[in-house]
Amino acid sequence: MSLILENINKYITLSPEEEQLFLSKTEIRHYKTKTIILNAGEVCKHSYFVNSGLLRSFTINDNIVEHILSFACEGWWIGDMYSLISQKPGTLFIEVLEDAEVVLLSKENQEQLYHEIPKLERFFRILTENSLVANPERLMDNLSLSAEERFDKFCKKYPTLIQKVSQKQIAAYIGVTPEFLSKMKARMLKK
Amino acid sequence: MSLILENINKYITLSPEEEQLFLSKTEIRHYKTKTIILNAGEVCKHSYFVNSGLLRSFTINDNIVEHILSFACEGWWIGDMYSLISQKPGTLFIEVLEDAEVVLLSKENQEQLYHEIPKLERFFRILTENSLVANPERLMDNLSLSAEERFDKFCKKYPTLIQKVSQKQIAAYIGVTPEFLSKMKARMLKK
DNA sequence: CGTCTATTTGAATGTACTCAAAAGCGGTGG
DNA sequence: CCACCGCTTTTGAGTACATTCAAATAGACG
Repeated sequence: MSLILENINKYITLSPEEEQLFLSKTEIRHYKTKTIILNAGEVCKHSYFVNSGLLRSFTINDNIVEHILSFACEGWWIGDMYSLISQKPGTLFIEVLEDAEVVLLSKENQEQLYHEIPKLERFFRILTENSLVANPERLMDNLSLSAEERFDKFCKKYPTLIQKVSQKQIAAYIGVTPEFLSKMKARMLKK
Repeated sequence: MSLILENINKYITLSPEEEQLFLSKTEIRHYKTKTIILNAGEVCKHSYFVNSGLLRSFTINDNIVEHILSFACEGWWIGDMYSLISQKPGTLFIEVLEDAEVVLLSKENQEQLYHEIPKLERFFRILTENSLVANPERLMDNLSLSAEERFDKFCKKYPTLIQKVSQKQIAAYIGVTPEFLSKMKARMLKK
């Protein structure tokens, strides 16, 4: 079965017909590494579900420094929630870090599906709630933990990502410079 | 009309009967300054809507430092979304900073209301989406802005709060020590 | 193989914190 | 009503954490 249906069936149960209807509203695309699939300033029109490969969402500030909001590998959703919900230009870039197969679900199709398969409201509500929970936790971590503790936490929380993601990207996620992360790792090894 | 109905009617339209039904499921309580209405480790059973006064939600880390997730004054909702959704013990404290009148809506009553007045699903979905938008923005601000910029942004975003909230609380919100915020303000005045 | 980017290392700098002490301010009780 | 207590705010000196800039090294990819 497709990965996205497995993902949905963790939370709700779809009949074979509903599964087909759902899939018919999605589109599969293949992207090469370094492709920007959403630019800051654009309106986000899709939710993206990653079948394979690796994506990231990030912002660029006035000093041209990148900060990563989230990574998404196999089985993860990604998008610019603000822009997707409000249909206004967003602030996030979404970029492919590793050749990826992605399932696209447009906002319109998602709304249609809510009418055709009301159960899906429940599924997407749970998704929304999950990120609603994750965000404040990360915010509080950034306020109260040292760089070293944030790095530790990242390693424990996303062991699979450490293998795939470059150190520079991890630095942009935990909020330090790549140079500092390098020194910090060296220091931590000595212990 | 009550403040909470005004708040709801910004997004959806309730009939007088629905309004009465809604209110009948809520409870009004008065709290004195310094009351802790939710402790970390407890399960959050209510959403709180502030009619008057001032509340804050915050965490305490291992070094006994407080970090504020949100303030809530007149017309704002507050709660521990994680705990409320999962019904597991949460990490947030909710405290009264200024004598307050608060409307309590229990999770059970909220669920019941979803069945009795389906429109309310829409209202609470919008509330949820709003915080879903606000959280990543603040996270990215904390990663990419200096303390001075974060303070500036806080002042511009919440002009009414600056009057009411002590400097110590603002420091705990933007993520600096009270001493540093004091020095920073002095420095900023010189310009 | 050469080029481009990521990583490491070092020195100098800056931002924010800690600790300590003094000054200000608000509320409470006598 | 005012004196005192507790808490907030200010100020200063010393320190720690993280950044910047620069240069060398290592890896990845066509």
